[in-house]
Amino acid sequence: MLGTTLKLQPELDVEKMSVPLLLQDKVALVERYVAGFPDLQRRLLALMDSWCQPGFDIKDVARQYPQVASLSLEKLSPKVLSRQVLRLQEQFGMVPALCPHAATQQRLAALRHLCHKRFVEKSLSQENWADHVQGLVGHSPWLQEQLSQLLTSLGDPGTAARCALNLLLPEDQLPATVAAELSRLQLQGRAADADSRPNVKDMKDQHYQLPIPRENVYLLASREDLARHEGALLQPQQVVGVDLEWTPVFVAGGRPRPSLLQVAMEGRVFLFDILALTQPPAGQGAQAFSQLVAQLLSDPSITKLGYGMAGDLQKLGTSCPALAHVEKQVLGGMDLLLVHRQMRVAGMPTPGVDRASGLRGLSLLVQQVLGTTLDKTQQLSNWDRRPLCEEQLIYAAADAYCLLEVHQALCREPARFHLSGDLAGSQRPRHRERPGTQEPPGLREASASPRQVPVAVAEATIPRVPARTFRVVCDNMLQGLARSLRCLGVDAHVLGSSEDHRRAAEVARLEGRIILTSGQPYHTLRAQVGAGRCLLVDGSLKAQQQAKSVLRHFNVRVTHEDIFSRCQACNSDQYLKVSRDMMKQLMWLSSHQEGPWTSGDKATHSQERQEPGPAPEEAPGGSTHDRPCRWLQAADLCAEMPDMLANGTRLQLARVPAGVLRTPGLRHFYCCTRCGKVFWDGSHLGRVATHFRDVLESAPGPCEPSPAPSPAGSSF
DNA sequence: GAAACCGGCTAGGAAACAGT
DNA sequence: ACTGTTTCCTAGCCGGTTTC
Repeated sequence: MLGTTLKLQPELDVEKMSVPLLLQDKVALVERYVAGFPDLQRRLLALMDSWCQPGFDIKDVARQYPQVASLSLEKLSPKVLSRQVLRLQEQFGMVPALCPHAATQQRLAALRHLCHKRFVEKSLSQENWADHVQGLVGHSPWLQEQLSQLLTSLGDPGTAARCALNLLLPEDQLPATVAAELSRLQLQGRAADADSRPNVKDMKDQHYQLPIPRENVYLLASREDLARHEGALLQPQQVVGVDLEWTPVFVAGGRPRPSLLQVAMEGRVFLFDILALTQPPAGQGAQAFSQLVAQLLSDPSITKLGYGMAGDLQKLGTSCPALAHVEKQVLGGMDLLLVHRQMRVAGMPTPGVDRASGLRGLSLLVQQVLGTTLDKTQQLSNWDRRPLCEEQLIYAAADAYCLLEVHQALCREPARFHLSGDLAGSQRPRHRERPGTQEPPGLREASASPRQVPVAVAEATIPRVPARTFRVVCDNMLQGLARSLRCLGVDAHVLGSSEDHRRAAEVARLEGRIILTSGQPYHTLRAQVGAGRCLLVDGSLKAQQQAKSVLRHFNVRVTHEDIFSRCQACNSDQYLKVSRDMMKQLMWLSSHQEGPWTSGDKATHSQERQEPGPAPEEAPGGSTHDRPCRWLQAADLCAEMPDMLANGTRLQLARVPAGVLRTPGLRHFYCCTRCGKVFWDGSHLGRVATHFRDVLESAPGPCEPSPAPSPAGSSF
């Protein structure tokens, strides 16, 4: 910081200054340090790129800086580091050749991703996969070797051999089993990927089928084509489905450009070949195309249906400057993505049809509304290829046409999908409800009814579980849920932000916990621990609503004694009870301590500390809750520090407002033995009891909520 | 009237999710 | 894999209220 302020950078060694900061994940600081010094930027990039070399171990660097505390080496994995390097390369305006290793690492990450899509998700056809992979691997021997290993680890030797043959991978880099299989294939002369797509026709029949004849799908690639169909396209009062296709780019910085614009209307689909129509960019074809599209989008009498339409239209501007910001000129647009969200908020009751089915986005909507799924195997295909293959044309037409059919179904039976008759009203963006405002009825219903198991069924078939014995592990996105559950006495472990989701399965197995997740890994986790041990939590709900859902789902019994029986901050259920007088002493001592206690002080105070407060059975009836705790004893405190427990935990005395000590009727405090947080019976107790009233009422405990919470703000 | 506290608001980071 | 958007969570700020 000092070097940056005094502009001493040219005098200092950029490596020695940057490396400790990089090891602590303080890239932003390093960026500021080299800002305005192109030579230093170049050297920094070269250094970081060298860390992306195959086989490089960042721990070797860390060992040279033993004085650096709080290392963040996980942020310096080749994948993360290469992303940073390429970002900086673009930001500094340096040539890509300066970062060869980072670029290679990025290509390897893309290869892994594509192999996952092809061999694990199976959502990518062999041709499309090979198309992308060929472009990524190029002639790099190292990437060819990595690909060979990936293929061997993900598929059987036969599949790996066929891919190696099609991609012309060098035989000497293949594992022995794959090489043997390859030789066998070559001998048999069966290079074709015969069984890579088994029963293609049968698979396709299960998917949404374009319900119009093939000849009603028109490819428009010239000005004449546009003129021929302009009348039909601009027919007033009609409803059209709009979609866009572009070729995905798997390397950072590559701006994808749209290739095909689909407009579907009753009985036919028009496919605009954007590549052909916008060549040359200022030509008559481009002008006619942009005029027609602008006219279509800005006509309020034509309803334009899309799914995430704004994003699609934004991209149009990159191919056709005349259509830049066209998304702001749309009149009569209806985004079914927003309608879909409204359906989710209202709690689509259809069992088994939600994210748990593995579908998402438009595919999920089509499944929920039309009962069939969209075939997405052409989604990541090469849309820049000309001519487009038949499968691509059918896929593109179906993707736009299904919007029309979904819209018709929703208009026909809005109530079936928990929508009002006014679909346009359903697509208003959802605002965060302010505390105290009434929740919409749909939201209340959603929160009261768990998504996967109806309440009545759950209560009838699942035995009641006391909150204190219910143990869960939450993913990092559900921190709010974990805090709410701890509030109610549930043992809730939260994964760290850097921990992999697989850790959840490990914790669940070792500690007998239920997994709560809001993310994609739900399917993997459920497969690992079993369906009944893993719950997909609706991330769109607020934490307290999520908590109620979980409790109802697992039929958890919460009593008033459970409230705050566990520390919200650290999940510990071990408290030390401290009398008000003792707390006064501790706070006084902690605010007056200047280093270790003197021997005189120690003698005086240790005498005072011999009286830890009344024994539990002597406790006056001021406390409303009987928490699992014991009275603070002298032995619990550290001899040298008045605010430290013998186990090394520092009590958070500074966070206790002085006024609380004078609150009438407040006689005890509770200190968490793990994190040192101090709690007392205050207004928060009443608030929580109120928030979870409906959950508590379903399981009344022997103890009623505090009738008169203390007026001062409090930690409980 | 000053200080402390509380609750609402907001910006920013992180993660999920939508598209290809 | 990427980009762009949305959402949640947290920290910090600010104004109103409470306490002394």
